[in-house]
Amino acid sequence: MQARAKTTPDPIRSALSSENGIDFAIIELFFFAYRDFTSDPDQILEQYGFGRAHHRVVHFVNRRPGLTVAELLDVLQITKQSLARVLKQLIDTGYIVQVQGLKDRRQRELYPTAKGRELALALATPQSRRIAEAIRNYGPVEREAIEGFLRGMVKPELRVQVDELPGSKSGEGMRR
Amino acid sequence: MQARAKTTPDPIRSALSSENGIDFAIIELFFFAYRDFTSDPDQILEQYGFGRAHHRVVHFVNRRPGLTVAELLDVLQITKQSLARVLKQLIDTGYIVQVQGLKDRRQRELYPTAKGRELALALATPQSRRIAEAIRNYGPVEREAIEGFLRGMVKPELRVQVDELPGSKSGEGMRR
DNA sequence: TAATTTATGTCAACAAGGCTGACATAAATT
DNA sequence: AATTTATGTCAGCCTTGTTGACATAAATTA
Repeated sequence: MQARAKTTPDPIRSALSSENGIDFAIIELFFFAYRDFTSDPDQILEQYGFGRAHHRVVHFVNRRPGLTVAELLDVLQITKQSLARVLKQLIDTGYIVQVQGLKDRRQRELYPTAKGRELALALATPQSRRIAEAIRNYGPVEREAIEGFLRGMVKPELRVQVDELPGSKSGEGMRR
Repeated sequence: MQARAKTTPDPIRSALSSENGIDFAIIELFFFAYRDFTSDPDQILEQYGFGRAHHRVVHFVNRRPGLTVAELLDVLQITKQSLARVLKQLIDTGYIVQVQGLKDRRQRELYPTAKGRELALALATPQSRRIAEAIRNYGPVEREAIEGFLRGMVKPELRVQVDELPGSKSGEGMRR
């Protein structure tokens, strides 16, 4: 048997399977699902010359008008430099406005404009449509399970972020 | 009433809600869930000096050993230039090997090495753990609904990609 | 009241990873 | 033999995220 050059390691020909107790089914479904979930708004964003970072900002500012820069940073878990670039573009182009805080004049409360609201809806519509289609054959019990699963996927210490959004079940997040 | 300078549009102070028929509950849960789902492997990847793109490549090469470059491009829906950079790193560092195709000598079949397999498992383990925790209180019926939902989120024309993976229900994807 | 802390903003540089276009070689197909 | 295909390479650009540093105004604390 010919000795193999040691610089080229052996190929493994067997497929990695769930035998190791890994839930590849859901891992992969989740990956593909999210990929396609984001592809809908991506195409719309492109028309505006924006990207996902813009979408996230527009989304959360619409869902929580008046949230401060710091709050947005916390929700998005990004740095202020990252945010600043995108936020500036959205402000300069009229999708978001900043209002100095009344209680704390250092703060900048962020609000959507009418066109900002329009954009948020335009981006959310195909997403919602895809979801509706995906749960079309399920009832309230299954819906509950799906939401519970997704909620369970969120780090416990960050679940408050979900609760702080309006209409959320666990917080009725009107904490402003 | 004081006329407002036209250069600053009006802030909308009301929160965007589900009244427009948009399913913000699942939209947001999905965003946060995926964010945290990827954060586990991200930390491991960092130790290897790799990123998400590497993870995806290692993952699918392990799940479908022998898949060609073109097949991987199709699964990942990225350009060959994008893939080339990451693939080269994984090959150069010994996680993946290329084998010239027997039937078509132009092709390059991609296989994991032992360390490539190890890496794939290391990355999938915390993901699987998070999933297990999120579905802990659910039974087979709910699990079915969750998988069905995720599957339904995938573009119909791309669902074959899920089916082509080993252990998948709808395809028993051993099509190599 | 002064010192310290905090909210926001800016500058700068770098990284990861995705894209487009162009070109090349070897192998397969027509 | 001509054409097409699989892969690979070069190059440049873009988006979005990071780090570090510094600044100003406002709030809080000593």
